Amino acid sequence: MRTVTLKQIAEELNISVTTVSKALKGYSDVSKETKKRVLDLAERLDYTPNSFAVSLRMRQSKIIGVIIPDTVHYFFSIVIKGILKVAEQHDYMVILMQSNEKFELEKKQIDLLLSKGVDGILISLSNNTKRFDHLQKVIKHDIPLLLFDKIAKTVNCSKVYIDDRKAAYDAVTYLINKGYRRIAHFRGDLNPQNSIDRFLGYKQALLDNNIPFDPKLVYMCNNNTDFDDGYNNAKQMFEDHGHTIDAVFTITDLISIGIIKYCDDNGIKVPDDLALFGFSNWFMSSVINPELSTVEQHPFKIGETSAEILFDEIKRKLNDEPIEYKKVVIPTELVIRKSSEKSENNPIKKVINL
Amino acid sequence: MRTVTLKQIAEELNISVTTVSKALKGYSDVSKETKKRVLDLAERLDYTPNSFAVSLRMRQSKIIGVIIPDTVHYFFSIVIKGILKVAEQHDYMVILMQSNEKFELEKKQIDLLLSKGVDGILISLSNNTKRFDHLQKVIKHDIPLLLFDKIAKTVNCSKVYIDDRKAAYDAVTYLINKGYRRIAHFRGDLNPQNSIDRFLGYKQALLDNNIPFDPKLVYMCNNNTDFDDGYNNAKQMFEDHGHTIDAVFTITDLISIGIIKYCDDNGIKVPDDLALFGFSNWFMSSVINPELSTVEQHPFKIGETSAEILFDEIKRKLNDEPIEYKKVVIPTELVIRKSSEKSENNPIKKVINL
DNA sequence: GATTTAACCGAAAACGTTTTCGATTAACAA
DNA sequence: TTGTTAATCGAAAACGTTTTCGGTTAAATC
Repeated sequence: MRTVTLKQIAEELNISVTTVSKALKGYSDVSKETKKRVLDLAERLDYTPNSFAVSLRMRQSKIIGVIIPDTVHYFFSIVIKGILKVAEQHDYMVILMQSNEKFELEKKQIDLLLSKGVDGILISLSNNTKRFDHLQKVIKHDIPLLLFDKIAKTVNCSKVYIDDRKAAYDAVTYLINKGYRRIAHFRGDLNPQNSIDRFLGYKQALLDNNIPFDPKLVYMCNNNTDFDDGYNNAKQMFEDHGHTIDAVFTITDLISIGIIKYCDDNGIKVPDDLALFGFSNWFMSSVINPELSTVEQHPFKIGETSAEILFDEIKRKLNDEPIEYKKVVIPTELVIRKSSEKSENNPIKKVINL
Repeated sequence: MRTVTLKQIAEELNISVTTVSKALKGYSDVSKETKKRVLDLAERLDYTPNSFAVSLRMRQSKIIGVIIPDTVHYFFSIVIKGILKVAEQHDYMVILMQSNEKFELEKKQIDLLLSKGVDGILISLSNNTKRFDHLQKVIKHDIPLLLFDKIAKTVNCSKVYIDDRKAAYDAVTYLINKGYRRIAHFRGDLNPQNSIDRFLGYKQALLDNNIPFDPKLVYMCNNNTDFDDGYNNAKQMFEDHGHTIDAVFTITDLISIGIIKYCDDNGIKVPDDLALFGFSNWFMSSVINPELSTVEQHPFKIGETSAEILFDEIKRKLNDEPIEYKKVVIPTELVIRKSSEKSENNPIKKVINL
């Protein structure tokens, strides 16, 4: 099946390619009659413009690129959903790539997207990205760029993210207000800014409530694709501190789940013996027993907003309008479920001396 | 920053565009010396071919399209990961679209992908797709097409899927061999073939083991994004049959999870009072208490295999080699966890009269 | 009748490649 | 000298659009 071109329509109707093109695009210097003839034939032949030719001529691909660390993440899969929705509304298509948390791959993928002539790029940085030349290259090519979630503060472009520090602060403050005092933190790796910020929020909440910060209560989790880290660190924590810990605030829900697992296996009751507070509101957190209190990040909103801003920049660039980079902080919310709610008849006993 | 073209390199070196192109592509009729000059300058100017022009000329986009019902599914997110991996190995990019289980949208997206000139299309059909003209259109355009997971048997193209019927049969047979006799089935909607096949496998397993099939033990779940369906149907089941049911085989893990929730809320012990067997091995199934027995579908393998076959067809088409459509059945496996393993001191009591 | 105006159309250039085919030169053989 | 061969290069066409600009008619105006 040979694809039909303007030329074929033109020959069929004995008019020029120019006129056919104009008719299809609604130019005013085409008579009503010829316009109708063209439209009818185009319809009949199921004409679709060759997008390579259009892109070449118009210097536009109508494609944006999206790079994320991993598709297999509840959070990112929802972000993608948000992006796809907005892209479709703008008649755009989305090329998806995953960096697998590797800097080199991320860099290569940026080059691929640039060579493909995408009109814009959305990216959430890998945990191992510490240099940003590849992002600067995008900017130098004058391709709209937006960082979301895992961002780099020093790169000059629009950004969409959450206030990790405040969210963590709120969560820990909530625990404190509930009466928990000896609150541990299972933190993430050092690299992504998020884990640093969440740690800082945790620390600040303690200090603001006159609870001394104890580094011995901070445990490091570096793997975030499995719950073993939470499990093993829970074991370690009980070895280190016995049953003196009131609550744990974890960098992510998965870690909390690992702790729940450990508690299940060892007859420790959540939340009566140990309260838990996670982060990200993974799907399973509403499903596990006890249901997990957590921080809602609104990933769909993050995806939507990021895409909206990017398309706005693309449009402005086309119209030679000035672009000012936006920094949007998506508000987070605490989702209170059972894991942080000690039962009435078993109030918090352990209150350490302040 | 103006992007650099062959023409610019040619002018700089006072040679023709032709020669520059040939030098870059390693043609033999370019002298060693000029070749070196071209390569050096191209390197220095960071030349990258304009992909629109290349695509126009070569009639190849180096892009494949992928349509899935929903990105926010553990299963699909892993399939995507598999596809992306293989695509990258083949120097291909992936345009991702989600149909949101809507036929009209799926159809429109096919048109969009065709108009974009993708070199091939991978698709898992929406639950509401009952006509296949849009797929026939792809075939008529001579664009390699592959259906995976949710397939249409009547469409003449390659397919990658699992044997739902056999997997269900195996799961239910396992339950029977474990001593469970009165086994209910929470099935899915009528539309996707998968849910029919799983139901048929369930039925066959009963019959082959001389257990009468009782339609009253089959409950219909139509929503598969939430666990309410499992929860509510569990309630209904206990109202209908009291505690006479041994086990439930569910169309998907999520439904089992809903049942677990209901049991949790009503003091019913899983698996001692009721055994459960799910389908798909969602991440959370290894996390929930009790851990859920289920069927592993190997989504990564499905993604990989689908992409491999598609790229093979694309290659063959380029070389004018004959293409024979493949139907690959990815083997499934039972994942036995606690939800189907009644404890020793609480053996199965209820054995109905055969 | 001459001139302006409006309506309609098409030639041609441009976007940046790839590839065919012929041209040119130099070296070599007859 | 003529003819052959190998090595190197470039003109030009083609891929399918979009858009500028000028041309041709016919109607309207003076």
